Amino acid sequence: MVMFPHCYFNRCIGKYGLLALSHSKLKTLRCFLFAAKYGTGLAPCAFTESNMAESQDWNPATAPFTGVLQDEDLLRTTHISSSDVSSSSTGLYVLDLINCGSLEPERTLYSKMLNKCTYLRKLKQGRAIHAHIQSSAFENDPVLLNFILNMYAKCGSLEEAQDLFDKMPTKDRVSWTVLISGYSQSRRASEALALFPKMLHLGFQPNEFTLSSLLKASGAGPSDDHGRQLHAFSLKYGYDMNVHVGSSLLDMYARWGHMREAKVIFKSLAAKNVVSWNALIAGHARKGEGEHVMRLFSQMLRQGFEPTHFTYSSVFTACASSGSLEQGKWVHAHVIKSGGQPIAYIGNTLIDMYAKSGSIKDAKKVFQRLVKRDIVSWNSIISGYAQHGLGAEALQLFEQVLKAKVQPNEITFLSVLTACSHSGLLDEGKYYFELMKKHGIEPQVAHHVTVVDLLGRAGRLNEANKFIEEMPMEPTAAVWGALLGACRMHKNMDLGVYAAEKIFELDPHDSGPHVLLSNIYASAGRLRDAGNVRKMMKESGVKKEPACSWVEIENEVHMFVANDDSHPMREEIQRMWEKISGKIKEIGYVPDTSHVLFFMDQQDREVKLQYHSEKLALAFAVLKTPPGLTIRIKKNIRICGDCHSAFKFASKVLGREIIVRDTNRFHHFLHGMCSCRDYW
DNA sequence: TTAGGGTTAG
Repeated sequence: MVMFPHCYFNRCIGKYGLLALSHSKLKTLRCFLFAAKYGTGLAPCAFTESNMAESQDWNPATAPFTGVLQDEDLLRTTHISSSDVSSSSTGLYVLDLINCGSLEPERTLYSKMLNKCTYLRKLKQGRAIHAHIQSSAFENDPVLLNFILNMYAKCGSLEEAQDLFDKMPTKDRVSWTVLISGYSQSRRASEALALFPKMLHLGFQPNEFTLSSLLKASGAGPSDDHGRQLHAFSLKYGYDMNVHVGSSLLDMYARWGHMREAKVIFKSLAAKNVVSWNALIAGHARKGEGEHVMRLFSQMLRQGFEPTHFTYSSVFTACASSGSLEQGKWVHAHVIKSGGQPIAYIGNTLIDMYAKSGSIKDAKKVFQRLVKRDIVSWNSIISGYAQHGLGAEALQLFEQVLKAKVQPNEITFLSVLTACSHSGLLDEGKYYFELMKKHGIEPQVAHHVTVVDLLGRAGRLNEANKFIEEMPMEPTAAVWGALLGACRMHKNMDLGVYAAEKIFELDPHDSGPHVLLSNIYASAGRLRDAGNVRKMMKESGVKKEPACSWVEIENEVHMFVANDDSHPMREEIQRMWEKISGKIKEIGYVPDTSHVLFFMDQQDREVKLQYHSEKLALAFAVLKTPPGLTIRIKKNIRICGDCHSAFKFASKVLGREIIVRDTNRFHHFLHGMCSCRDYW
């Protein structure tokens, strides 16, 4: 019933502009769309009648249509409403042609339209095409049914997909695979995995497509036998050498945190591609293994693989986690030089990388230049400001979120509350805690932790305790930990002991609260109780995490451990610290030994203090960098009170900015002051 | 016809 002439001709037809028809069905479809485009007043096409004539030898790869017709154009064919459709036979959209009965679509046309809907996630139009097919000769066509199934599954309507699947008169391996991948991609892993034994039972063998989807689902959960069975299955049938299955396998192990196995699979892959690299790099990035990530990134470049935005995201995440500003900048420059990657895809990770590496200025710059901001962009920059103690700026940005009519989420509010907490904005914190409920977001445990922290720091210890008692959920160790920290700060022994006991019940193996409690006792002069806590730690095998600091010099990260004698430059480092120490004592620094184990004598305590890892890192950085340069140090626990005081004086004596990132926040030391205003 | 990789908090 095709009414198109099977010949070539190009014409100008009234308001529809240039119209070309040809014998190729696909081409005909495109030509009609081209006409439709003119008819609806969309941007005119950028070619003329003359180059249209040249297109008689039309090649899809070089056709002048390329770049003119967008996916959206093809989708227009799926609008069934007649309101914007001319009755002129030349101007009808393809689907209207179908509607009029003047065009009997072939299977290919239906499948192409379904695929477009799938690609563009246009569920409504997909349903319309489904309805068409139901009243056509292809109602029970198994291949078309798979296309429809795929459309529902990828558009996220798993209920419609499952319903169609259940009713399909004939299912094949592709039908099973499509449904499995639908569940897997919608993060409904258990439903995806549950289909596997069923399909096997009915005699359908999975192929490489099925296995990739199943492995993805498996990687979403905890390490288990099902995933290993899938691995065995892939090996048995030789699918492990397929690059998709292989990459999914290594990704599964990487998500489980089993990097050794992931690496073995990666190495065994004969045909690696960029996805294989990305999966491995992402695995190391998730574990915070920055050095591994940088090494792999360089390797992939050397081997001629072009990084994608997935790669860059992982690399920036790794730089953020290790706080490697120089490396992060180097990779950023690489992105710009390579020119291929739109910054929009990696902008959020860039903001986070700069904020976490201590350069909030660069984070702000990237944020301001983002063409498209989503809630993750806002959260990243707000959280950045919060961590740097720039509470007022963070709150200003949050107001902009509301003004821009972007819907804040639970992370936005957590960042806002953290900003209040780190800047001592008590009333504002209370206000935003209530506001989040008005936005329909129920505060989770983490939000409660932040409020306890906020109240506790402000010295409102009883109020904080009451707040915990009234929590709608069971308080976790973190909630009591926030109270305990505040008790240490405000020297409230009774409440501190109470909070510590709660923590020991919930999380007996964490060393942090033990140390805090022991220090609370010690500062109250109750040395025997303090000793008992230490004894308890020893007996129950609770170990204090060794304190480490890192400093990045010329693209290389150097690690320092307290009282470490093994460093090749230890003597120079120690001499340098003694020099700094002497100078800062001259302008008022007094070592505060209350931060060192109480059972040492005063002199020992002072010696111990001198070799705290952050002091060693600072001395090393002073030795290795030119005067005036900002020094950035990262620490794995919170900076101690004595180092905090010493660094304030040191920033004055050295005439440099010193930025310390501890587990809680950033401290910018400059001209003898710290950005946290001693409030941390 | 069907498949695999990234980002914000604590």
